[in-house]
Amino acid sequence: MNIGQASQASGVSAKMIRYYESIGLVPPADRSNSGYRHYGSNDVYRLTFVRRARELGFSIKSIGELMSLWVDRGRSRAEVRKVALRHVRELETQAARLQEMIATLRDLVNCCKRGDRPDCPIMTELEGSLLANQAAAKGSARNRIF
Amino acid sequence: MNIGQASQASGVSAKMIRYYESIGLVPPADRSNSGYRHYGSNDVYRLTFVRRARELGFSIKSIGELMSLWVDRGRSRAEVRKVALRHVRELETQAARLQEMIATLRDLVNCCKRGDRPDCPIMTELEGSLLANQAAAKGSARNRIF
DNA sequence: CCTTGACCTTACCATGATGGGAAGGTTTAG
DNA sequence: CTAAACCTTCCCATCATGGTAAGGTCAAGG
Repeated sequence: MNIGQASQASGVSAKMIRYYESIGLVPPADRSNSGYRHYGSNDVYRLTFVRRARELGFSIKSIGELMSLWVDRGRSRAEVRKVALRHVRELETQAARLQEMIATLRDLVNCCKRGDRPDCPIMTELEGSLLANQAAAKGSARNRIF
Repeated sequence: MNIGQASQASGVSAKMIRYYESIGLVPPADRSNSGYRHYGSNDVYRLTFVRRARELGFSIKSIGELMSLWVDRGRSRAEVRKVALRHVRELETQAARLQEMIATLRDLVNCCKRGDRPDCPIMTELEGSLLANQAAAKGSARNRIF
């Protein structure tokens, strides 16, 4: 199986397969005489595992940890659980932060909607500054983005 | 006020202040004869706004939109609200995805904990593949990360 | 046998937002 | 006058991914 087929089968782009190999996340693929990479079903399993773990938000480093734990059968279960739990905690922190941002923004937007203020409270703290310096900004920055 | 003071006052690192200027998110600062950047309280307000918006998860591009809307007073309120609402929706999508990942991972971890399976279900789909190819991986990748 | 198109290879560049550091100029306090 | 603390620009690194270019290979059809 060439890299294209392996990519389709695993759902990992060919680009990423080569990248994962280059950083040592997956072992180097066998090569044909002409240098084409060859993959078997084991390789596809592994790539699929990597993809799923990425979809679950594991960093490549964590996935590497999981896969090397796998090698060492004796320690694996408890340690795998440890890595997974650590990741769950990270995700939960992230989720809490997100919820906080959403709540704050919702408040601001509702304030803005009710119209009980002359200026949009989302912007209030900028008042006076942008207008004052607007002229200076015209075309003078090196790489404008808008 | 030099960049160091402006950094402290706004909570934006000096590095980032220069970066924001280079991409045109904030107008170029006045310079002293020797080339030092000078900041006033308006600049500090603006930088503080940028920092808060970043803390709320706005991308720099969105912050740019918000700030350029600000210039055009007539349109601002409705459009600012639109940008903010769009961002809220993005955050909510992200949060939902996060919750899904957390739930999936929690299931796997609980499975693993109960011990009602010989192998850790987190890893089951890798079974057979890593062990088979482990030998090939030894020291052959260009830049190993673990 | 040759061409064509689909595939593969490596190598380089880009993203977004940030940090790090080097090499050199400036300012301020002692 | 000197030392420390500050500033400047420039380059490099991160993380995971995509793009592109220049060139090699393979299979099918004329």
